[in-house]
This record gives sequence, C-alpha cells and structure tokens, in this order.
Amino acid sequence: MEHLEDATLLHQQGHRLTPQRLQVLQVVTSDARHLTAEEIHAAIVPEQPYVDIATVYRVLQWLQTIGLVAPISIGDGLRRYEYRRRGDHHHHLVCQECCQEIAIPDDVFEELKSKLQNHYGFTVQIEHLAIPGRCATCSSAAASAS
Amino acid sequence: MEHLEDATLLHQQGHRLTPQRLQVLQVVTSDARHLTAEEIHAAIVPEQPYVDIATVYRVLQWLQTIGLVAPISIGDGLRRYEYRRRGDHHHHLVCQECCQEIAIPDDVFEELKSKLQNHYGFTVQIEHLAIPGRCATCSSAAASAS
DNA sequence: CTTCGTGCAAAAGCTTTGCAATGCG
DNA sequence: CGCATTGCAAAGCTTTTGCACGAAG
Repeated sequence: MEHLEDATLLHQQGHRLTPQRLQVLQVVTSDARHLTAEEIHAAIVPEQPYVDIATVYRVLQWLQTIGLVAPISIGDGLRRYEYRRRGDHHHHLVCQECCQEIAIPDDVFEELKSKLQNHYGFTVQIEHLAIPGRCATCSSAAASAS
Repeated sequence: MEHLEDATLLHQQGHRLTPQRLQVLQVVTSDARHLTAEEIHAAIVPEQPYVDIATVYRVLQWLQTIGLVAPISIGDGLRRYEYRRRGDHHHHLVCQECCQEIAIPDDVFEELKSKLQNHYGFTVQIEHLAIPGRCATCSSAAASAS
C-alpha cells in the first residue's frame, strides 16, 4: 500500500496521476527484487493489458526525475530499477547462485568509507551498491555437495 | 608491451593470433581507463581502418572466455571492459566529477567481507567493484569554490 | 590445405521518439 | 476544456549472427 502514500503526496505536488503511473509505482514498491523495464511491464500486463512498454519507460523516467526510483546495476548487464524510500540508503548482497537479494543498511560501509577517505582522500558517494557473492543457504548447500 | 607477453603465451596455448586480436589486446592493456567496445574500436581505426566493430565484439568475447578481459559496470549504464592481469584482484574508485579511476587493492575490503560473512553468512565474491564518489582533487576544488 | 577468424550486411534486442487521440485536473 | 500523457509505430543504438572470403598454422 506504499504506493498510495506516494500517490497522495504526488497528487498534492501537482503531478498528474494516471492508472499507468499508479500501476508502475505499485509494482516497483511492492516487488522486493529489482526489476527491469520489461519485467515491470510483464507484471502490469495481466492487470491492464493495454499498457505499452514505452509508457513504462516514460513513467520510469518520470519517477527518476522525482527521485522515487533509480536505475541500478547488479552486474548482470541489465538495467534494473530500484524504489527509493525517502532518505533510505541501503545496499544489497546479491547471491550469484539463487539471485536472492539481501538488503543491508548503509552503516556497514562506514568503516570502508573512512578508510578510503583517509588513504586516498576519496569521498565515497554511494546510494546503492550491489555486492555479488553467495548467500548462507547456497554456501552450505555447496559445502555439503562437495 | 604487456600484450606481447600475453600474445606469446596465447600462441603457445594454441590460440590463433591475428592482427585484430593483437590490436584489441594492445588497446585494452595499455589504456588505463575502462573502455567500451565502441571506444576500443575507435582507438583501433586510426591504425587499421578496415577493422570492423563486430570483430571487436568477437575478440572481446574471446578474451572473456580466456579470462584476460572482463565486462564491468562503473554505473554509467555502458558496458565497459577491463583487462585482468593474472590473479590481480583490484577495484576502482571512480570520481563522478572528473571520471578519474583510482585503482585500489583487494585487501581494503577484507574487513567488510568478514563483517558480511559474520552478520549475514554471505560470502563476498568480487573480482571487481567500482565505487563512485569524489576524488581528493575535486573535493578540495568544490570546497574552495563554496 | 584445412580450419578458424574476419568483413560486410542484416538481424536482433532494448530504449527512445513522433504523432494523433485520450483523459486528467 | 486545455494540456500532459498514452498507445502505436517507427526510429536509434548497441550487440549479435549468417555467410562467403581470406588468412593462420
């Protein structure tokens, strides 16, 4: 129901709300995974078959300019989109085996950030980072298999 | 001259060496930045105008299967390629301002890795990570400007 | 000489854009 | 009712593929 709060806010801000926009917002906020434009479209079609993928792209662009959605890369070469709860910086551990995504808070990186700041004078600016690897389940499965 | 060592090795391993393959290898090993297929092609054309971009893609695929090159993402949505010196795991700090890339060794992440392992049972597998931010030069420039 | 790689051209994704019609506010 | 948004279709990009020729070993 998160998209309804957003919708109310957007409406107050004078944005035009169409069924298509609400639908995309609904999919993006409710699906835990990071979807591609095509996957978002596929999720909408059963509900509203007439929605075109061009519209999905346009709505996604609109959501990006508003800052509600951001394109991310989890290393599979596909452009995926992530819903950005206001001020919620978080990151993901992406299991290469089962494609599960584990959300982790930003503060896990504090140590790394200050290290890079001190050693290289480099100020890290990450709103999102996808770290590939193997989740606990798949790790133990591999261990017992060998 | 790094590509010549690789070439010798590849030759011994029974790979066919063509001017095109050597040229791509040369560009990828000598350019410090991470290039796209198009940029690699553009770098080759002045030398050998007849080389087709389809060949560049094919050579890049070949280099990937051999493990000498890997596709990476630095967050600009473009597919870029990185030369992989054997066993050399390294990462990059990418300045969002000047696009400079600073190479950093893998061990900077050891702390983070063990933290994720302990907290989430997640085994990090990164051969390459691009961390966006601001380099020292651009940081101080911004500071003095404000 | 045989086989594999290349150039060329066409095809195959994915994303964007032009335009007339529709519907939100 | 006016203007932004949509559907449809076509265009743009990047990447891949088919095929006959040419070059490597």
